[in-house]
Amino acid sequence: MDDVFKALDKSKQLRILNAAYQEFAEKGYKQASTNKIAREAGIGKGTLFYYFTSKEELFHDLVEESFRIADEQYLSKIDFSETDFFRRLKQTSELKWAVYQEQPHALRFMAQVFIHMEEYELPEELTVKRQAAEETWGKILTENIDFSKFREDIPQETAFNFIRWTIEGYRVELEQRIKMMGLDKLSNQTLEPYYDEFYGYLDTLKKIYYKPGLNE
Amino acid sequence: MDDVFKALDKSKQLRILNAAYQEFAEKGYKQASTNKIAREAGIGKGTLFYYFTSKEELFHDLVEESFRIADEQYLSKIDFSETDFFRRLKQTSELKWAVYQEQPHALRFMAQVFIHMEEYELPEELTVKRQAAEETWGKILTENIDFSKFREDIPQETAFNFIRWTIEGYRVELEQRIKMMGLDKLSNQTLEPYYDEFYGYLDTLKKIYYKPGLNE
DNA sequence: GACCTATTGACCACTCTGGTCAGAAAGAGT
DNA sequence: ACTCTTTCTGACCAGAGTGGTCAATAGGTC
Repeated sequence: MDDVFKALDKSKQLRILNAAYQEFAEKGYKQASTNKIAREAGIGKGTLFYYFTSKEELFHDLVEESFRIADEQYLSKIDFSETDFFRRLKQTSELKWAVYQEQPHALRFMAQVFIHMEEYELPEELTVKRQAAEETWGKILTENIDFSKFREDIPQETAFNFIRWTIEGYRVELEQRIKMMGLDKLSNQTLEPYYDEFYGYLDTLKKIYYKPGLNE
Repeated sequence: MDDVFKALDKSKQLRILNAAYQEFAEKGYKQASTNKIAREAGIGKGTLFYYFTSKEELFHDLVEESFRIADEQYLSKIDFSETDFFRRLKQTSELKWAVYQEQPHALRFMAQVFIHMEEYELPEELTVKRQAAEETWGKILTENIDFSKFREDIPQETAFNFIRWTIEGYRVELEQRIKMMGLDKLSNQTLEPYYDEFYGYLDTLKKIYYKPGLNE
């Protein structure tokens, strides 16, 4: 990432980064088109290569940047002293949402890199960072959680997976619904009803998977 | 679809169809490459265009064929007199699996067509078939199901969605795990443990979402 | 041999790719 | 007004890949 690029308006930087995140997340490294990234970002093709010397460099910068964002805006803000599973889940969802509002495709890009890591032959430095990140991500919903609140007639791991899958399924469906609405800009205003829906689902999950009598 | 093609060895037909299903399902119509389909199917490029006159005709034939398969091998075999939700789920999963073993990518292709239908401008005849199919697919897990078995302190629709999402999450994870193993051929033999795991999960879901005392 | 069908890959015109570069545009300093 | 520097651009390049064609084969049957 050029110093030139870092000296730009923050908003222009974000526009370019997001265009790139989206294209790479959607198509993968090889299929992604620098032409489309430039067009989507609203800059000339030459300008893109003025900021980033090559497609590969752009990609590596995105990897690094997305790791940094995940770290600074998400992982480091998680309150690991919260031992209640569902409050942890709520908290991390809110943090993720905050990231999403600024950089809608950064975390999706990162996930894509995680999954297809082996194809990319990243420089060693990034591979190291990635392994550290992978370890941390596994702990987000387990570290210091009081699992004794879970009902005992269902294996803990099964309950954990079921909750994960349910939330993920809801997330996918929500994404679909929102895409259908075709909004340009997602304000907190328009999404308020979805917060309620989501929190309602969390309560239901708690009722299902916690021991009876723990519903404060 | 040419008569020439239909006269081929069944196994050769399947090889070509599956290669095409996979490519289209993965990349969508425009991004799919006829070159890759031919190479993957192990036939010359000229041969592919000898069987199918154009990329578009190939695609339309696949749509038609996948609808036919879904109908004959799946939808029409569902026993709608089964009113128990979980037995219905088990039965339909087994049917889907049977289809998957012959045509691994046919149903995935069909799902892709469903989602991106509007971009494709299919001939009217296929649009009609598609609407009928969409209606039927919505009924698979609801038609003639005895929902009174579900516990009453959770909204029926919520319970239904949670189960759907859990199953779907498991399916995705299973797919991931199997891809990691990198098997060429999935025999019933190697997958036996997964049946048990799946049926175990179904029992757990029943315990969760049915009224207490209904676990025969 | 002749005849027919099945199969092929070199080839075509065309689009798109990542990347370059001469020069336009915009400031800044005088 | 003039110059110097930095920012920005799209026409342009060679190369790869596209859907589709077709003369040339190979193989079987009479």
